[in-house]
Amino acid sequence: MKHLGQKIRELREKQNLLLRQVAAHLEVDTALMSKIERGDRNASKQQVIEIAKFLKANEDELLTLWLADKLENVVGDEKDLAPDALNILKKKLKK
Amino acid sequence: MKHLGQKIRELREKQNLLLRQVAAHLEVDTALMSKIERGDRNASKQQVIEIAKFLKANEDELLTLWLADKLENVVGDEKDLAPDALNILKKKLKK
DNA sequence: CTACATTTGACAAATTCTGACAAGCCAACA
DNA sequence: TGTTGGCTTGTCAGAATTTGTCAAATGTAG
Repeated sequence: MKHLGQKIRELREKQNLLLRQVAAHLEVDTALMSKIERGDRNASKQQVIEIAKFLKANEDELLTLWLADKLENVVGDEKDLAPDALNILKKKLKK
Repeated sequence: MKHLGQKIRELREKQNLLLRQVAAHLEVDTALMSKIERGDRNASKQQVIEIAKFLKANEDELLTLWLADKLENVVGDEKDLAPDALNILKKKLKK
């Protein structure tokens, strides 16, 4: 399963855009954009929204990947506990 | 659905223990313990383990609630995106 | 070799987290 | 009513983490 950065990179390369160009639109350093695509850093929500706009991608799809990445970070090492915890959370969300 | 703090409070009250006593075992301020039970603050993993020991509770059960709480914090407002994000994560964890 | 895109590591600034302390609230009861 | 005891709340300083930048390194096509 892809993380957000991989998805962004795909979209960017399909459109023959440079990291630098996307970074410019977000008004951040190219280095940061590189880290985001490689999954070294999380983007902020606002950055994801801007990226979606610039790459003409579905905003909700990218935001969902963005949220999944953040959740994955929280799970961290606790892969044993995670499935149950996820189910608990899922139930909570239904209400 | 209960959060970790509520579960802890239940266990503690069933055994007629005071906040102060649990806090002493963790070597933290009673105020902090109060916040943990009320869900104002997250406990650390180590604290949860100590609490489970002291209250003779199932460690994994408490840790699962602890992880669920942390995941819920990350979801925050994004309740619309959360179900899809949760599914993505669930798939990732299978591998 | 040069030029250009990307990656990496180190860093300061900003932000968030942690636990303590002190004051406050409330119920039980002398 | 006043006091005691348990819990709660607000605030704060220090610790830890996150954020974005810069400079240097790496990779790569011509």
